Amino acid sequence: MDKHQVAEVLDEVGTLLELRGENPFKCRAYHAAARLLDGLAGELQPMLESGELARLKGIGEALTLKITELVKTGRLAYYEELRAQFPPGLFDMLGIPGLGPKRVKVIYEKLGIATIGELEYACRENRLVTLDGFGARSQQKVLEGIERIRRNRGRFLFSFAEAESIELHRLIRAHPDVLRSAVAGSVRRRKETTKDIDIVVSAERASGIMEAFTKLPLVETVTGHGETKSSAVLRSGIAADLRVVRDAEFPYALHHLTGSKEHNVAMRARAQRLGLKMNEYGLFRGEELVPCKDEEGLFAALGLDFIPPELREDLGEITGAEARKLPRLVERKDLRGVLHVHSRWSDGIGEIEELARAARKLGYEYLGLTDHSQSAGYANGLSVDRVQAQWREIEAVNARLLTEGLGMVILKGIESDILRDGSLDYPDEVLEGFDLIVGSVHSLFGMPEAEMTARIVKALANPYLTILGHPTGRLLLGRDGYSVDLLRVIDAAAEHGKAIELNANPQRLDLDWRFVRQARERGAKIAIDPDAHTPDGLADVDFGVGTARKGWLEAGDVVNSLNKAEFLAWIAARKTKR
DNA sequence: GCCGTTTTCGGCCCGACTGTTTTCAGTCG
Repeated sequence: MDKHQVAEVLDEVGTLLELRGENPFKCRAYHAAARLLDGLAGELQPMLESGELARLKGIGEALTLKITELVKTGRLAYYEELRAQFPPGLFDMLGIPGLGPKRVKVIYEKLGIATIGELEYACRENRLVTLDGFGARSQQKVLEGIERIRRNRGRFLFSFAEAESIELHRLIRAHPDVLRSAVAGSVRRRKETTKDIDIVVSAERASGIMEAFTKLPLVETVTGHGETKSSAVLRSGIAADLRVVRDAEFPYALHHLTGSKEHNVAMRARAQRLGLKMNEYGLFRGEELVPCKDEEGLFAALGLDFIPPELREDLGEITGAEARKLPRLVERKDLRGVLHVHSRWSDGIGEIEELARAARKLGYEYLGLTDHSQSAGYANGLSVDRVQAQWREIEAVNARLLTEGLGMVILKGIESDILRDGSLDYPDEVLEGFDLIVGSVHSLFGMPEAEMTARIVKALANPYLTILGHPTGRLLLGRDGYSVDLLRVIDAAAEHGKAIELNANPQRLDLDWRFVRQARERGAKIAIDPDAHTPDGLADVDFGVGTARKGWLEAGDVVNSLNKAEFLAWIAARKTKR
């Protein structure tokens, strides 16, 4: 069993213990261990043998034994014993807002309900209200929750949530009582998907702002309405929370509501070690407030460098900030080139020249045009003849741009299918003619992991390939990526000096940021690519930059932060290896 | 279940809101 499978089992053990009503700190220990393993670099087996794993904070004697059992045998007797006590449908029920382990347990034990379907039926039959602690309101909320899960599984793409949060923030900020305000939560942290929007506001009086929020035309239903916190579901279907605090409390509240929860827990534990207490209203020594005028001041008061929101996942950022060793995160303006762009030659809708001018307007110096290769019949992929025709057009456009002194050059690229056996989609003499080759898997997604990994590793070893495109093929909220051993892929990319794509399309954001960080640590370069199919699509790069920052990348880790001359030299260096 | 420069036992982050209750448990972030 690999670490992710082990983590999944431990996480479920934690949840099962919650259902059983065990000591919450014991449950937390399992969840924490699962998270720890998920974020681990390297394999479990050697770390177990060397004792390295047992030395990790949060892994003690009991967990070491259980992890060992899982790695060695692929099973865990303790887990199976627990799982036999509860039907699997209870896990789905935990996804309904308002239902936690305690109430799910009651529903199961008193009514014998074990699936969401049965629960829905029971609500309609008015049976939930018979339980202690449940009433008509709870029953109605459960029904609404089930409906919401059915509608959209309760999560939204970052691109959607960001746009909604900007609009909502604009409306709230316009209220005359608002002093300071910000979008917080997972949107501020630039998570790839998000459940809701969090907005935090400071004001001397909260009531007027609360009232105005709940009456916004954008708001469909108000799900909570307190003195300082209100919740609503917007017409677009996404939920939003508004929190109002006094102005002196704003930095603490902004930090608190930005999260992540795990980051906050670790920060409060740090405060406690320093003899302080931290909550959303302040940082306190005894009764006395430690004044901070902004988030920078708050981090400084805890002996830390400022931690950019993207890094706040409790994955080492606090230790990094303490040691003054956080990376200087890449920004959009660091990027000099835009790669992986489709034109009307395959399945895009822009002319080559139009795309080049749009890219220049966004500040880029070079554009890697990469239409689909000949196997991609579905996307009007380029035959060898059409490749050569396209090269002639690129040369003509480049000549025009040069005369104009526009400072933009188009590179002759291709998005070549990686075929079943790991080879690229043209004979070598054609591949030789490209400046840039993005290799992507577009077929046979169902391959077993070992085969898929070998297929991709072989493509990375091909001297003609420049960049591995969307390395898992996932579609967020749509389809899981194909099975592939990403660490082996990353190592192969590092070994052959190839870049791995961070596909910036908001539905992909593939490579995932957790692995972006692994790539950086293992010495593989990243290319932040829009995979644009229209001139407007070039702007998707912004989403990729957010994900890159979440993966701790600096400009130096990103190949398209090289200027034109440097990038051409990087490409040329790859060619000489042929 | 984990952890320890006060501790090997007794802590473990903290508060708002809801719904159902007469004082609070459960959920959520």
